[in-house]
Amino acid sequence: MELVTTRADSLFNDLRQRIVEGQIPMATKLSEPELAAHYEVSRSTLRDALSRLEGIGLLERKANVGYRVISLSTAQLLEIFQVREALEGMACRLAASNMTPDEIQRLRQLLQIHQSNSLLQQGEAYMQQEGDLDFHYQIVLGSHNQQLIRMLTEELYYLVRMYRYQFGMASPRAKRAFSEHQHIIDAIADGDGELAEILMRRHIAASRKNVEQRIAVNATTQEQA
Amino acid sequence: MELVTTRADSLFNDLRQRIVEGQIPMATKLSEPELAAHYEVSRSTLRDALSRLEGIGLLERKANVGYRVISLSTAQLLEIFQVREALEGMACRLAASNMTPDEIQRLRQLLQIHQSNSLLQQGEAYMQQEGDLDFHYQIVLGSHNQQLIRMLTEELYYLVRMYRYQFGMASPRAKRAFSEHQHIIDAIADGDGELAEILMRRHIAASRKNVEQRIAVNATTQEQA
DNA sequence: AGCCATTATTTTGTCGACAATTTTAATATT
DNA sequence: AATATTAAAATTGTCGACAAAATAATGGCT
Repeated sequence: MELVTTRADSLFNDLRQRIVEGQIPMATKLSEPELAAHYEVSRSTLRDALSRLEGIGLLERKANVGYRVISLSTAQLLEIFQVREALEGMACRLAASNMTPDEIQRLRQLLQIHQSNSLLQQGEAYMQQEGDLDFHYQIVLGSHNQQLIRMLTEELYYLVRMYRYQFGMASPRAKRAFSEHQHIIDAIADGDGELAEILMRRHIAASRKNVEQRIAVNATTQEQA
Repeated sequence: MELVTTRADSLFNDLRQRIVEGQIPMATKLSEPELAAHYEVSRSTLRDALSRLEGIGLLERKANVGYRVISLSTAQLLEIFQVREALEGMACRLAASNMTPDEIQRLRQLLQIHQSNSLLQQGEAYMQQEGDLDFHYQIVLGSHNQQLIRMLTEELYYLVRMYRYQFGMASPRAKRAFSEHQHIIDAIADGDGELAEILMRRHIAASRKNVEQRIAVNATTQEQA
């Protein structure tokens, strides 16, 4: 993607990964002197990286207090699903108009790979999750809408991955998801943007409801404990 | 909104306004030494502000080269309309479920003020434009979805305002827009999220088509010149 | 003259230090 | 013992300076 050149760049990438993967837990207050010492860079360089992490929504900043890793509640996870439903629905509609035959071809291949992979390594829910995001990623790119692409791939998807890593919501809907993906591709290939959007919105809404249910169950069992 | 405290904060706010209003033209390369001297701050403070401006999408940065004001083409303006259609459509749907009676009341008052204002100062297209954005702004807040609110009010709306200032696309649809706004409020008040979303999407799509047409006309007249 | 290589100059990236603010600790008071 | 006040420590905000990189200028060559 973007070539890493400066110290701040690689720091940005490294911290981003550590935050997404939860090695730096949510809501952690970041100490600039401590982090700078750990990475053996000056505070200027560190702060450059930190402000960029704030820009993509992974950090919050309070004047005269400092940076803190965001802390996502389950309520906010559901909010993210609603945003995704809107944005990816539109992306799908646009993809039906704008994807090249070549892009559609590659999308089909991607789905086949995921399918065969999931048959082999059943239970590897993690792989399925990343694959799922790949699929969505390709459609978003296929929208050819730079604003849309930026919002999703450079901001929202980091939050999504952060959730998946830290809450480990492995979907039990894998099989159904594949079938839904298939139908979405077909609609895109037909150039039927309206249908493609509807199918994508349903697909994401179904995931949201699934998570919603799981949260409700969790809350219940925790009450009993 | 957020209280200004640090030098970098006020710099951020001032530069943001100057960029949005076009006092610093699109695509301008920013010289850090020059800007720092002009504002009488150190480069550290300036860079803090600049990186935040990058975060909200008003500046672009290239490693070892520096910051540059973004440059929006008319094609990208249309892209923004598509994103708004998706996001504000969803915001409207959510607003129908989540707005309090108080918020709906204030929204109605807002529309009345705009209507009487526009009757008095006809031709003041600029006022209408800002009023229009206010209306949309209130609905977005009414969604009570923090992610959605952030994306629109802290990022996309700056681009929208930047366009309006610099391209001065005064809408000739003012009268129709008022009527559309009225219907949207009614749907929200009825708690009919599905209808509210459809109406908002049509409303924004109509604006987009309007701009699209104008661009086509402009292109034609320029060919003739 | 036009183009390429080399040198100067400017600009960005990075560093360490001090000032202003916040947070923590200690002390006094009820 | 708990709270309020004050003092100490640590943290963030800001500054100026140097190093590395990119841009501009100079000079040599065909």
